[in-house]
Amino acid sequence: MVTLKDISKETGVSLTQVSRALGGFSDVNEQTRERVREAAQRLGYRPNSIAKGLKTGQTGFVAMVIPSDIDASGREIMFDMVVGISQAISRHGLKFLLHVVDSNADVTGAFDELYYGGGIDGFILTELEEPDPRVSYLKERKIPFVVHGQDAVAEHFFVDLDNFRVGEALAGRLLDAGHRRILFLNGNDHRIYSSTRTAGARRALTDRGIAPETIHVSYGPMTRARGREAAVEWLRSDEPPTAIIAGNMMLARGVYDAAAELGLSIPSDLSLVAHDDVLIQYPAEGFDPSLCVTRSSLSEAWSSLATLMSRAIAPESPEIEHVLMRPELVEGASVAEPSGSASAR
Amino acid sequence: MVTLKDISKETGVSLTQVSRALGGFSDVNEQTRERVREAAQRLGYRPNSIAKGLKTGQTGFVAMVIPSDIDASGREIMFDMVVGISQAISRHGLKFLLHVVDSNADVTGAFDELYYGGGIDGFILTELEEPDPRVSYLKERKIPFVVHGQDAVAEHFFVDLDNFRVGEALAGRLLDAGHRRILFLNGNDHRIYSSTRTAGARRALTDRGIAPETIHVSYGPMTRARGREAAVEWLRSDEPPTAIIAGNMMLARGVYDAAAELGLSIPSDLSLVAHDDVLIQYPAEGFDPSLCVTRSSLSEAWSSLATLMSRAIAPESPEIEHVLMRPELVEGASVAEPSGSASAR
DNA sequence: CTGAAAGCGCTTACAG
DNA sequence: CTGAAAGCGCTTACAG
Repeated sequence: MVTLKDISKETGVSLTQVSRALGGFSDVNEQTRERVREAAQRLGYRPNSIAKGLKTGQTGFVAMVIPSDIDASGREIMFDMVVGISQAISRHGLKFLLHVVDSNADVTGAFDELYYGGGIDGFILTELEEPDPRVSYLKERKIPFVVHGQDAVAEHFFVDLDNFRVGEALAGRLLDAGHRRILFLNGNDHRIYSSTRTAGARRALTDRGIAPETIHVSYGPMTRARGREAAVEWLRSDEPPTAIIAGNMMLARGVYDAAAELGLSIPSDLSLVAHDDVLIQYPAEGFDPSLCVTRSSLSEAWSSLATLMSRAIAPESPEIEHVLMRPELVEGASVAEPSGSASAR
Repeated sequence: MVTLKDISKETGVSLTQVSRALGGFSDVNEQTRERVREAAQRLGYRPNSIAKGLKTGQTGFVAMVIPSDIDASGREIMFDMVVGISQAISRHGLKFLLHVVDSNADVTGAFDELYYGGGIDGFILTELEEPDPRVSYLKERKIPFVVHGQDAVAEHFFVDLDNFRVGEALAGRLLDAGHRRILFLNGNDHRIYSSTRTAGARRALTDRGIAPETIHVSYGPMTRARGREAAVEWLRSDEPPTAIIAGNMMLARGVYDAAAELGLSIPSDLSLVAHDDVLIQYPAEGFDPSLCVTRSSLSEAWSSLATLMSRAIAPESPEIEHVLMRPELVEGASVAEPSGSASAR
């Protein structure tokens, strides 16, 4: 293992100057810096982040703590999250650590252990609930953390999709096309983003002076299976919806399945809009007819998350920052006017 | 942050003795040790593993490096692996780090960075290919690593299921029931475990003096969808199999789907055996009729992996160890004699 | 059984 | 622009 001392010996430059030369400090003679750099390169020097961590209190490790007992639908999305976050974190020169605990109850204990004893600089929280005990725990102890998602107070670093706008835009798109019986396949009801999207959809209604019952909101897991089942159930009811809002691309897939099953064609018999997180496995391109969506890339969200994280762990307890990502409305061929008694209730 | 120095001041015991008392060394007066322990507890002391790491060269961090471009079927299993491994590692007092790189090519670079500069003690490798460049890379540099799975040479720490026995036992079970037209739904053909299982099945044949064509091996992803499709295809062919071997529970599910679709009943029309990794999402209990399986818990494999890892990173470059897990044959109601011309070719 | 001392590899005031 | 020195929190010979 090559150390600064080795480079110092090799070049005859003092340890102090070697450190400063490599650290990019301005008060080093350019010639000295070059000699040091060359030697570092030649010897294959790699800075020891452990030693640096001991001295500065910053190791560059950030962690995410998850319980092992996540349900099946959570698992599917969780891996994508982990991969996306890990990549984004690496690109910011930090290192990402995934730590699994046996149950939800052990999460806060793991925070303590990793932060005070494990050289972890800060934590990433996702899938926030309200109220979330993790948030208050970390806040009390002034342990740096960044959240994907938000809660009502949100006095902390967070990145989130503007879910209100998502609900508003998707509902608005259908209402403006003339639909007055709409089914909204939303996420689980204890998730904050679900209620925020519902609120956005409600706003679209009140802005247009349309009755609240126009949109029926159904909460549940955002899977293809549920999309199909819920769509079939409602489309077979006495007053079937003329349009559906799907919370993500998996639900939208399920709705296409249901339409095929019931012999309904999109958009003439049924209009559909959805939100697209731009996940590789569920590309928007796969839909025929093309799907009208609000779009916001999750991987961009991870990138923002990493940026905020590097700010959050800065030594001089920094100003809290937020990023609210605005979805883009992308037109598609999946929306038409309601057939028949279109504009009627 | 509470340090040994604080405890030393609090108790009047020297720093050296405080360290030794907490470290569990025998040459410390029991009374002294108690006083130190009590103070540590009271002050909320947490050993700083960064400092310890700098001194001893051991941080207790072990890492797994994965490329971000894993395919869909790989993702599904990968998350379970990560969770299982992470848990097992934690239970051994080590800390697990998942590091994602953009492509396969970056994996070895990440090894260097994490080992020489990042305070990582060792690596976990899974999903081995043959030959696997990661193995030679780590071996050359004498970087500690432990493998789940094995290759032909295997001059390194590894844990693996005895896949030869799996193939042998499953094929043997069906052959002994009288089946002579067997379809083996195996894993991807570039995986070592797939070919090892095939070899085991071949051995079952030769041991009984039965012709090799008796078992047809089909390679592919081990998903429910493929299980269904492949089973339907073969069951509809001119000479349909009277029994099927499924490489895992997902494939077995698919075969049950296929049987239901074709109106075949298990075991009277079709016998089925499978290998069960004891994954929570794919429980063996869900099958009706109950499934005859070879069983070996993956979580036990992770536990062994963690044990080996703690040995592999020991300072005095230790003896290489292997664990080959023996599957258990669990009977079920999914196997019967072939109907009609049972014992004929 | 105990404690003073050196040192892991780095950073950073401080004094030239 | 440069270098000697202290110190981050721990471990571990070494000498009592």
